[in-house]
Amino acid sequence: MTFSEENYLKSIYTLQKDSPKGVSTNVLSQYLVTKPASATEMIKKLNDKDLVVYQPYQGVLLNKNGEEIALRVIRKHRLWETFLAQKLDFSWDEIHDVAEQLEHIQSEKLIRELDRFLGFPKHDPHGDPIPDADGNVVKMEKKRVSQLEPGDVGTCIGVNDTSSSFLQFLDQQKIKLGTVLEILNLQEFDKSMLVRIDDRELSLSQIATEHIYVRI
Amino acid sequence: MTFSEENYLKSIYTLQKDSPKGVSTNVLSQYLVTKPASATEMIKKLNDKDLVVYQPYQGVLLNKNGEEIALRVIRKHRLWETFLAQKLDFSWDEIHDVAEQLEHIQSEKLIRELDRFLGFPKHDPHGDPIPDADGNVVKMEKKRVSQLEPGDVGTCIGVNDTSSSFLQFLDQQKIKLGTVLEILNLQEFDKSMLVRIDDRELSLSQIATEHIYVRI
DNA sequence: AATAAAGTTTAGGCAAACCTAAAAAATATA
DNA sequence: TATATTTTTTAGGTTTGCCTAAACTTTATT
Repeated sequence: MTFSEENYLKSIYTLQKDSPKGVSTNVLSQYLVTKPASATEMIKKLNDKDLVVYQPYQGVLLNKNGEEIALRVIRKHRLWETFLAQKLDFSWDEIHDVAEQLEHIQSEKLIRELDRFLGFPKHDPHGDPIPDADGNVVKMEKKRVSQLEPGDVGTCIGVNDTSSSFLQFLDQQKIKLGTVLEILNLQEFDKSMLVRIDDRELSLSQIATEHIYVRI
Repeated sequence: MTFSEENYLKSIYTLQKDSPKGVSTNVLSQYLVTKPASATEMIKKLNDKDLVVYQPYQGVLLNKNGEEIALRVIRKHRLWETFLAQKLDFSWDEIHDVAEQLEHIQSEKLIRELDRFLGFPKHDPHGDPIPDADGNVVKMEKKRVSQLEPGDVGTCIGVNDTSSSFLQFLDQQKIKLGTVLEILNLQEFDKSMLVRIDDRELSLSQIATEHIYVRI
């Protein structure tokens, strides 16, 4: 299993949630910042290795084998993210790129011990569930704030945008992991929302509400 | 700087201590488990990048630039080894292969924070000094037991052979990091040594004395 | 349904890092 | 010193993963 094959499998895993009929070559290559021709090539290789289901022109999906590998990579990625945030004081926006490299280190023992060292965490710093050693993933009730309705209450478990301007905004508004939000109302004309956090009320734009994830 | 280039620079750094006039293509390729032709190719590439001093047929040495990079890689390698041993309970023989992978992760911040997290260690679990962020290495009075003379006393700081049979032998003899050895005598005919450890005396074969490092 | 547009695949290349086999240089031996 | 041996380099090939451009499918539009 090469570095690149792992990246493709992981990407397909992520993308197939939004395209259950098949991840298109175009979408996949954009996601990985390569060209469609490169994606086709790799898809064919993964197909030959019996890791994906692929019909030319019809997109690609992981099969059982491919999903197993993808989940192992994702497990490593999320454990490393947790390590970086928890032990090395990395902030949300610095975590991803480094975990992207660390996830490819090959060592069963390393990941087992890292898991133990971190206290068998269930979620990474973005709130995403960490698959266990057997590839079981806890499904999470994860929603965007924009999907909530007035009266709903959610706990912030992650974000979708890691631009530093957005992270700075969150900092200013004192929104972090674990922050509890109550939806007070929705403005129809611009889809902005009035929310209560602790004892203050503030208005979040549609863009903001789409980038914040909560557990309800 | 590719993965492979880093490995060559690191290897040259290590080997040039024993071949100060130039590391031969043969030695280098053996050390890296490749073929001489591959080594020549890479040496030429490193030469073009102004990282080594190279005259065809005369071996290769690092120049200032090459040494700087080699030391950065070695710093990472040794910090990761320390992490694995100290935090994840890896044993001596399990450390190397994983650190060999981890040393290539690119992130200034990662290595700075890891250093801090580990408490700015000066030596790795094998007793080798960890270069600081500026590439300064503390020279160590590191000797093989075989280089000592009767009457000398040394503290075990590492080993040279990571085969599990050797590590098991050390375990049985209760020799570990920090163990104090006093040389009682040297048998001329087979170069074995009688040493005192705490209150017991034991005989170490030449092979054993060449594989144990001490600080005197 | 015919055509235009968009998406996908194929064909042919390129760079990195490895390889084998042959040629060339350096070193050792007779 | 001449020859044999060893070491090193060169030449040409392979694999992986990427690329562009052209050909081919599928989907959308008229």
